[in-house]
Amino acid sequence: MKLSTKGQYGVRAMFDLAQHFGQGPVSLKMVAERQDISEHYLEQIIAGLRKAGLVNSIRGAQGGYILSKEPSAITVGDIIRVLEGPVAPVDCVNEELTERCARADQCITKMIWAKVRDSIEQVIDGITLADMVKEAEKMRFAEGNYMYHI
Amino acid sequence: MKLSTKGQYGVRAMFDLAQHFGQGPVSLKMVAERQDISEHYLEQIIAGLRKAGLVNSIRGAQGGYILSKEPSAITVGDIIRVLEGPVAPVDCVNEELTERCARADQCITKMIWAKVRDSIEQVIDGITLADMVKEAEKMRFAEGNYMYHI
DNA sequence: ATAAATCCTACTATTTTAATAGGATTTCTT
DNA sequence: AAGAAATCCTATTAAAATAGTAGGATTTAT
Repeated sequence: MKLSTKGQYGVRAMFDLAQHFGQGPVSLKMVAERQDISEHYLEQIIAGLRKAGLVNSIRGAQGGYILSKEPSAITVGDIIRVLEGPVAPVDCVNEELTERCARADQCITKMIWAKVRDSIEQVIDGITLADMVKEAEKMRFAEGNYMYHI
Repeated sequence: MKLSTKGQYGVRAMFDLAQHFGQGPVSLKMVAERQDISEHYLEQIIAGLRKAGLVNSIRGAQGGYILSKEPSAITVGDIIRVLEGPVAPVDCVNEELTERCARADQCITKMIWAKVRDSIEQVIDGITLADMVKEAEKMRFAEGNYMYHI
């Protein structure tokens, strides 16, 4: 029941882009540094996100990446589906597979995995990059207050 | 975001035992046949469940496995945790790891994975083997009705 | 005695994961 | 025009996890 680093890194990278949305293109080098991720590996990850249309790229010096939509229009689910494939704990509840589970009629467990899938989707489709940025600002504020009072 | 076959098979095997609860020990051979799982592989899986105290075994001819508790006292979550480890999409929300995420203070994504984890747990800890057996009986009834009307 | 079962350790092929390597191309800046 | 800073692209690889297999030792009902 694990998310690979690809999904984790992807969400963190997109979050980073969201935090700098409206400030022009952000280079991978900066993202990789701030998020402590291998730049080369991040390249592959963001390539997927670009092909899926979640980010736009600008080549050449002073180039970089920009979210293709407003942070409020991109959810964590969008990112995870691109990098990890459809959310389905097991294949027989994968809605993209047309062939049915061979033993579907007796597959009572199928209902369970469907419920797990639905609950995961409800969470990740309900959180946008804008939500994350907002939350991070709240945290930073709380931190600042704390420091001040020491 | 996948569950390995170990977890899937384990739940199906336990479900099988639940369906025959009260009828004496059930051999792996029967479970493997009915659930269409390699008997040898199932052996390894059930060994984990036995060591965790979820099933009791009876050796020798006419032996087999019996749930250690009533089906209503065993949840899907119990089974999955034994076979797949703690439910945590990423390590920094794994409550069993005492060491904290190195960049926890800026780890806004941590909150997301925690929410995902919680929603998964709410589902799998809320379903008992007894629920599954009941549901399967309902399905069988519906199926029978359907056949009758053809 | 035999057969049916659990128990146990080790091995292995395949796939996935998580990168690394090495360059080709594009574009801004000077 | 040169150089630097970036994206883009393909291939390779080491390590781990996955999904089993193999082969027997032990226990117990019949």
